[in-house]
Amino acid sequence: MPIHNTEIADSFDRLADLLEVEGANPFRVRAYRNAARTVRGYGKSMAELLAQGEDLSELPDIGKDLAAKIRTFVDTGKLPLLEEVEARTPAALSTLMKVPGLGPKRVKALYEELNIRSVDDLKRAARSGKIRELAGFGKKTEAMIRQRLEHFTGETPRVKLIIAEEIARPLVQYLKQIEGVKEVTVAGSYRRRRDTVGDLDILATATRSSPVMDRFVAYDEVDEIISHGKTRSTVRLHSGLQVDLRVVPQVSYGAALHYFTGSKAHNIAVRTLGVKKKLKINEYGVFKGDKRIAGRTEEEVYRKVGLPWIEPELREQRGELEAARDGNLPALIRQKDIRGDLHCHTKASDGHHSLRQMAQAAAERGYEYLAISDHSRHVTVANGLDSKRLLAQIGAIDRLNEKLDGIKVLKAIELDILSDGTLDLPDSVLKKLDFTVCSVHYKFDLPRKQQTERVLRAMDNRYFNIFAHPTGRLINEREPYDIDLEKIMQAALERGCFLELNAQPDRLDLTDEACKLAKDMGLRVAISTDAHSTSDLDYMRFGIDQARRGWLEPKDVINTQSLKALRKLLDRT
DNA sequence: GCCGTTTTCGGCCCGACTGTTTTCAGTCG
Repeated sequence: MPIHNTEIADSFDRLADLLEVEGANPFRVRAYRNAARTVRGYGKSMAELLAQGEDLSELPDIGKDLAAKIRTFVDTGKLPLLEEVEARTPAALSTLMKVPGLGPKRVKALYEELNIRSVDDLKRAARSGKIRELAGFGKKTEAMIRQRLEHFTGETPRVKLIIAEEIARPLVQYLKQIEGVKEVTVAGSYRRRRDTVGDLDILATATRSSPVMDRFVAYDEVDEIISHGKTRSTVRLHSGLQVDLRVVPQVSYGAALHYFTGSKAHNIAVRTLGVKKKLKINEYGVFKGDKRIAGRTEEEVYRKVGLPWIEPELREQRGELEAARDGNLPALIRQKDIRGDLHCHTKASDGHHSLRQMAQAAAERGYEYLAISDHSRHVTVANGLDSKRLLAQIGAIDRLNEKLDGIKVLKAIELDILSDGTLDLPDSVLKKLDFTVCSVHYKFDLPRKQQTERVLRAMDNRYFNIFAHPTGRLINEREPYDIDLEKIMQAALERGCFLELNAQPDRLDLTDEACKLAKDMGLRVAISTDAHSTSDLDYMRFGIDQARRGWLEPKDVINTQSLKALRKLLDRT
């Protein structure tokens, strides 16, 4: 089994946790965490890079030592240092570190003083009242641990962006109505438009902060007040989502927005640039000595470290600072660049609206074209079309196009890729279409090699155009199937096929990282909503979000092209 | 453990809140 990047990253993170408990040099600990982030977020697999003879120490935050450790891990499946550390420090202490309120020092004390080496040990100790007797602990800390353990599952749940929006919207409205409040902005990973968010980070400006805080913690949906300070408070809502509110004066808005938007790694890097220029950057501004020299806007903050403003979606410490320094920031795609949607369904299969209704809805959104791509026959649960029904639909689209003005309906199909790599309908029918959208709906559990070859074989058919939702993941519900995306991308590039970024908020498949990989390889993608109703067409914005996180520009996306140019791109014959 | 238009050694972001403390350590983001 090839080693996945996540396995390497998880091991580095666990190692960092245990070293931290052992009291290792904090900067060494951070080095492991930084490396974990680089590996986790890298589009290509470390195993693949090594096989290609690449020097991993060229990657950011990976030096000679960690490059060697990754090589050992890939070759042997083992990280000897981790095994060494686990021999003297229980591995589960890394889990205990994830209990909110417990960090390395407390975990170390609990382990050394009370021999607590698991979550169950901790629960028992918290109930028995032993924890309060430890130096540095007390009654309140013990009660806090007991309470946090009730909700503790071992991993921090992340909610889908669309759900976070539903939770944030009324809360922002509520905060805006508080007297003295000027701006309310949801920052954090929400503003960076990550596909999921772990919490909501809300920034507000106000003349006086205390009254805002008092109203915030009194919000109807608050389940637990975790902290309640003058300028910062944290609560957990009934939905389980944690919300931080930070209030700053208006002159600090830009600096605070930058700080609260993150990512943490990006912030640290920007602050480090400041240090080199003898500047101190915090959430109140940019300071030269005691004097604030910037902070009202984010632009000011970046300018003081010699950089142009960087779009929030790029702030992941994935090379955006270097690109900004060198004047190479991408001109990210925007919703208005999209000229049409290339994947949607009608009542003919499992959609809710008719051909005409879908076409009208697309026209209302200013599109020049809309492709109808109902399911093919193999997807029986979705009432997939056989050849006869597809031919009938083709006729219906031709007749509709004669009546429509300003928008062109394209004839397509979401064609099932069967497990042996053949396509679900004969070429004699497919050739009557404008193009095909091909996807996997069954046999998700094939081994990586087989799954990859299945799609490669399908791609050999000249009527294969766009590979839809390429990993099949459903966020928080279904893991992606095992497939070599890089190989698929390379094959698509060679054959003139494209990959879809499916904009359904449950899918967002390709991921941001995969989009970046495609871009780096020179492969363009289609951003499509897979709409099953007219209102689903609005999911396009979620696709745009992820495309932007993947550094995509209009030229990297095929449905920013005119109909004429698009037809040319989709013609393989 | 990483990194270098000051450095191959000596740095490594910065502040708020809480609880247990008589001035600060731990945690978090």
